[in-house]
Amino acid sequence: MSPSPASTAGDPVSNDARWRARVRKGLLDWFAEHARDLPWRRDPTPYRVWVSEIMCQQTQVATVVPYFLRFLDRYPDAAALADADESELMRMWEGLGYYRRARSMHAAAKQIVENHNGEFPLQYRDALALPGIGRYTAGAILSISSNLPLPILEGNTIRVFSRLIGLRDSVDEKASLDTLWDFSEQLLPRKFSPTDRARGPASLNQAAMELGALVCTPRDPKCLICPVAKACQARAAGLQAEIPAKTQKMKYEARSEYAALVSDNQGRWLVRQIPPGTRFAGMWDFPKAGPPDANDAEHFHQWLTNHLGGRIQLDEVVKTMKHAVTKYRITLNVYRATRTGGPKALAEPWKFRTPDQLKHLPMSTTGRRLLNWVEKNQFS
DNA sequence: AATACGGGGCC
DNA sequence: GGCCCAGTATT
Repeated sequence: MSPSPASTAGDPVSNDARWRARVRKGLLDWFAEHARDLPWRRDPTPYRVWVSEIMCQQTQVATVVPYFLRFLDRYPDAAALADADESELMRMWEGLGYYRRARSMHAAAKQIVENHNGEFPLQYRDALALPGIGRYTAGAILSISSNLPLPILEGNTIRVFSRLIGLRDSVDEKASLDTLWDFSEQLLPRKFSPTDRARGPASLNQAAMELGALVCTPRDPKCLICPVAKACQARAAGLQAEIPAKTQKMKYEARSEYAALVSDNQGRWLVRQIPPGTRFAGMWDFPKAGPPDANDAEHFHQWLTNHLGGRIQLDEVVKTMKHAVTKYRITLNVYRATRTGGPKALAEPWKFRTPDQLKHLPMSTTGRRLLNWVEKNQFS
């Protein structure tokens, strides 16, 4: 059930339909004029839109563009992605974060080759069944690439739609999201030619998101240039700054972590490939630990000794790095360290690698930043 | 229903 | 430092 706009009178159902038609037209006309020139819009095949949608999850469009171009160049279709070397794939994804997205895409590409003849499936249920594809992403890929009438709901449209319908309830509540999904569905074009992308779901869904990104922004929404301001219920009530309402606040957590720089006598650094099944699996990093493995420097020293064997000495702190990610506010304390005893051979999975070798291997962002700092300072 | 995911831009 | 970003999977 969609809320009835407060300003309409008479039969609420037909007025709702008329109101939605005005909103729909406003969005489509505006999008035809103001759509950004994004690479996946030039040739919106299902595969290309799939890649763009996965990369855009929890990531701003501007950040995605260079990753998208490199990715499509290296993996032009599902078959190429299915055959991708895992380490190279993670290197391509390095810096985007949420690395499970890349692993899920890899697995999904193999399923597409195996079960769908190498073509991204155009049935909603089939798309939804692929790893890493949920309700939003399935609807987005199929509507944008193939103009299928499927609703979407994500960060932008939660905000745009809740303002349009004047939703006062918190968008943290399931009932609110159900209302917004309903509205998203009702806003889709009712009659359109399957080949008419400009007036169909392909444009409507992108228009709503684009409006959220460029006009109906979280702070300081630009109502004066908004193509649907006259239909907007939040605007009519002067509540555009209060909607969408939230009840839960993010709880940030300060955290200290520790890393060690250990070199051999050939300009190589002690690193390891993170074992499977853990965070950063498959990526390379310096010896690094945080709570609960390393709660302080002494604890970290113990962790190092347990992992490396032999005798390790933590020397001075040579660098501290701040790193903000998800809910954590991390201070990484980087120690110079020396390996003073124990067997000559390193225990698995520890290796010595040169900066040149590490250039081609996937690393966490902090690992890469640390390596760049080490190189710049001619550390050895 | 709540939480993990481990990057980055913007104010 | 807080908030948000073309969310999904897991518990």
